[in-house]
Amino acid sequence: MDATCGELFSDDLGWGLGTIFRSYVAALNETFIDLPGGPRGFQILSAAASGNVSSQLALAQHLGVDRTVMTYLLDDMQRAHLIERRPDPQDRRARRIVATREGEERLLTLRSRLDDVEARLLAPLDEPDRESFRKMVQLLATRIDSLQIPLAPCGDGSAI
Amino acid sequence: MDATCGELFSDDLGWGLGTIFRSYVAALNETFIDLPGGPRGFQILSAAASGNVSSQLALAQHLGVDRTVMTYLLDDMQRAHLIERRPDPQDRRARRIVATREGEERLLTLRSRLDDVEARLLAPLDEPDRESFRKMVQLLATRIDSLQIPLAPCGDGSAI
DNA sequence: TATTGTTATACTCTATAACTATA
DNA sequence: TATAGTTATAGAGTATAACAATA
Repeated sequence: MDATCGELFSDDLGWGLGTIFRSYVAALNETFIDLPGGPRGFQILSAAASGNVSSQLALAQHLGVDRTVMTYLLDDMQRAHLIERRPDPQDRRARRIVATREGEERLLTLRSRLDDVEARLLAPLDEPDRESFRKMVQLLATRIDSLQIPLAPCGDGSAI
Repeated sequence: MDATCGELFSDDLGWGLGTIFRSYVAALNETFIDLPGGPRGFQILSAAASGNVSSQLALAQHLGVDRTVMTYLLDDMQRAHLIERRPDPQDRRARRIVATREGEERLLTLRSRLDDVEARLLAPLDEPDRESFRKMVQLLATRIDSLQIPLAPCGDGSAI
């Protein structure tokens, strides 16, 4: 007998987001299996290539990881000659993170692999909906990101 | 100096999904702080109350957790008198998971708290977009869930 | 005194393996 | 022989604390 769950709680936004996110991450783990740090390695490399990473801490917060974890991730990526740490002349405590030439070249093929994964993820939607979905995700994420404290009501200064 | 990241890679779907998901989970962890298992405890309770949980394994797969983890979660929820394990008469290896009376009552208040969190999450969208977003999330999650192997191309039988 | 980055340590979460009982 | 569930163990991932360098 097939022990299907039938209709359990598929109308739950949390279940939907969780299912999408888990599958997306699992697919990215396969796709970026040869990259130090996996999917997070890609995000780090992408950010480094943009030339806008003023410090490890800022990057860590943007990615939602601890600064100590960022140290380990950057160690691995530096060993793989994908990124470099450069002391910020304005603040010699901080390290600017930049992509090496090799890192930038690597990024090109990684991006095309990412495009494939995202195309498969969004395949059930028609083209206009795909664009709407991306727009909505960006809007929601940007608003949340700018709040720092996730989903906290205004005036609530408590940490997570 | 404010070490802002400016525009790093906010056009990345992965970053958007990750940011939304992390914030959503963090908010749910606060909201369900007093519930065994936190957000997953809620999902288990919600499924149990639906009366459609034919086995612990089916529930575990639906939630994307290992069956051993499900054992621990159910232990905690049973100790809190929220759910019961009932041997399935059709297959005495399996346990049907049902909510107790206390669990069903608890679920009512938990649902209203969840509604508050989701309302805050989706606040940046106008009402029609909120409904569209929910619909798209459900569609994508359902399609992925039915594939079992996340985002695998057709004909690829390899496990994750 | 506060902040960035590093390192060592401890903790949490999850998966693996072995087992019992059912099919 | 294969599957559902449990338990103990091991592993991966993460956070905590202490430190040096700089602001």
